[in-house]
Amino acid sequence: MTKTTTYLENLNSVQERAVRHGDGPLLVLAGAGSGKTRVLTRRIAYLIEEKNISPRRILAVTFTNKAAGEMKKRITEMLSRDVALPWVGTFHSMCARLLRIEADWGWWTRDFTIYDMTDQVDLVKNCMGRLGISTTTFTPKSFLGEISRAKDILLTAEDYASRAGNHYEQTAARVYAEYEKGLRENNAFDFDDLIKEVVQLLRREPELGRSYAERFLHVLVDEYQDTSHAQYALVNLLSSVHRNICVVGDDDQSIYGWRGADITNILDFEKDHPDAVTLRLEQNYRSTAGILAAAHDVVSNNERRKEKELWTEREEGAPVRFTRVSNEYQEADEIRDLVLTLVSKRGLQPRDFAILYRTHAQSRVIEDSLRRAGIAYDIVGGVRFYERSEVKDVLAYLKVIVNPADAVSLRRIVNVPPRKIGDKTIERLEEFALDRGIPLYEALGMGGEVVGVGPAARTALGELRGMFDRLRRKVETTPVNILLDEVLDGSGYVAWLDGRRTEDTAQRLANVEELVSASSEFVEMSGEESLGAFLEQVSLVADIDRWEGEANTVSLMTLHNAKGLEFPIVLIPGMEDGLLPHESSFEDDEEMEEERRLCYVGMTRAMNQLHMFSADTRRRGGTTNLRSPSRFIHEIDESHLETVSTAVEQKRASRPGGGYGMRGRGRAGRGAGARGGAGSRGGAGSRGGAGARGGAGRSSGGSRGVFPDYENQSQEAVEFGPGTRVRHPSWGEGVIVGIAGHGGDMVVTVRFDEAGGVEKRIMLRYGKLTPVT
DNA sequence: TACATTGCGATCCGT
DNA sequence: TCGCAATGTA
Repeated sequence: MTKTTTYLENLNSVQERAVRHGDGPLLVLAGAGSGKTRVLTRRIAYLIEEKNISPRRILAVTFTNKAAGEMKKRITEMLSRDVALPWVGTFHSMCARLLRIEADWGWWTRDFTIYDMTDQVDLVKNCMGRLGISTTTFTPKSFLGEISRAKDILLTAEDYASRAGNHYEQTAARVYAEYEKGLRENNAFDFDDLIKEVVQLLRREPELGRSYAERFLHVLVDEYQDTSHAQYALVNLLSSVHRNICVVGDDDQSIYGWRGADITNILDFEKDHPDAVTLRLEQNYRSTAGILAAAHDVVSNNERRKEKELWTEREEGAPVRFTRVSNEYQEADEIRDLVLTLVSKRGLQPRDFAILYRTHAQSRVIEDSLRRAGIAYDIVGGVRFYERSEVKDVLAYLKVIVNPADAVSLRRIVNVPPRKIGDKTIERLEEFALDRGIPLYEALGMGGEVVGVGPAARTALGELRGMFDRLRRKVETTPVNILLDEVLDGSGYVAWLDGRRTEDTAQRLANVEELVSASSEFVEMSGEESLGAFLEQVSLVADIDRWEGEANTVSLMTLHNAKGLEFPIVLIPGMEDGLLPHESSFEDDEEMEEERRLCYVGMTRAMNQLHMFSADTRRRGGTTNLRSPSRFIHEIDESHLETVSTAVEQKRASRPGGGYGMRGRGRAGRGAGARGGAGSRGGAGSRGGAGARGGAGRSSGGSRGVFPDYENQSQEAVEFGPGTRVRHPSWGEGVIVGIAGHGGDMVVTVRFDEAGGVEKRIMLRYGKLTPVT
């Protein structure tokens, strides 16, 4: 029984009690860095090994897919025999799975599509059009917010309508009803629906609900402080028979109120479950005593919290360092200098640093500064890869193949590339489909019967329909990556993209190629070849899921994305009133408390050093605003804080501009060239992965670039240009023949001799190219 | 139907 | 400052 010691090993007494807790509700209040993930995984292993509970009767819900993956990995390592794994996933992935399994019970089929924000906006716009509601007086986004909030608290369109008071709400109610109708017609769910629909299904079909509740002997929920009301209802439903519900969380780290999370869930757990056992994990294993005390100074100003005080056996450590600078450029330079100094003098690695900010917009200036210094960095989030317009276009083709009812996706690509099917044609076709009560997809082949559709359009429609029918016949038998190639070929999408001579063509092609490799990677990694599975994965990945965290790079991300992570050195720029706390929270005490918790989350990510920065002026949009240091800084006791103020007039040397650096060049290029196409978003990239490599070369036209030297983490950059030999993990060795773009968005064309001389365009930021020395 | 120009609006966090 | 949507024109 060596395994018994494995999962009880190195646990403190409270952790052990949590792991060995028997039956009944359990609330684990787990402070930052108190080992809650460890408790959860050990407990699951304990239940399986010691209590002989079948893994399939355990359900564990995590906040991100990444966390789910890690949990599965750790559980596997702990189990002695080769047993199945419990059901571990996010609320959204779990619900999507359940809805596919139980598709026979509802109006949807197992091939349903999941709509992201862009799709939702498209659909709402369409609904508003149908209802004759102008999109200028009320924006589609505001209605979506309203609908989303309603769904989070399980209000159907009818429920919502019955409560609608003013004109705005009454209009929203009409849109909501139409939107729901649209989702059904399209065989689609939005994110909120995934949860709401499962709750409704399990309530509507009591025997089905009962069978799930019977099945799950144990339900465990991580990050319980960030669950919505709908998720709360779901958890209660699934644990209603055996009542073995174990929730883990920290009310001080509830930061998703704006997304429907209800902190009451965790605050009232003991009220909901009077027989609940509550355990407090208060020993912190992460941060120095000084950092912990400073973080506590801040969060203890909140009214609405369960009092707790973390403690640590660690040393006091360095005080929190607060640096006040004059503007964001100086801030970026301070950050750069700090990294450079600590790397060269203290032997720290780039991977030891995290830069955590309130808003994505802050990353640009910092990126520029790091890139120019040759510091390798990796940015999480921003403009998301799967939301780039060319990627969405290609995905829309795939979605239609799987789910032809998906009119939102169909509409998106019906004339992309242009095939002489104009707005008027589509409008008539939609009307026709609506009249006949048939899906838009069906109508594609019936152009001849639609009045006002000319012969050219009719032929084009027929051909499109023919292509989809052909691809649909192959969908069951063809792996997704092969199918994707056929789509790109058959639709003429790549040819069209390639033929356009706009400035960002190369980048767009590179993104499409990246999608192709993502699909191959998916097939390789998961062993799953179905298109539906790929699309589901793509729909539900979060930015942070794509972050590998293994490359030796400085990590840049929002404070929200940093939840659950830790770094030896944490830097928080933008500690200013208006930014953190964000100005939108000034009027509302609850929101202000959430900002404070967000600050607390950021601070408690730090293991050894915490550096905070504020700028006296910051440019936002076109105007420069005066800023003062965050009120949260003032809440930190002086004994834990060391304030540094850099002289206002020094160090302005590296402001971008003058054609050096990506901002300057980008502007010049855009002005001279053609207009960026619809949905084009240059600039900061999205993807996790090995991260942004390469910087703008100094010569004009971007004919040269630099690879930061990762291995030696020195600032020595490896320069490259046409003729440089490089290596790619899948294409082998090759030679650079062309360079386009600039900065992190630089795209190089490489001729791969090992792959028979094929030329590929590869984006540097994806980090797959390494110089051959 | 496709493309260019102009003007407006937004910029907080994200499954 | 920028991107995008609504307009106007070939």
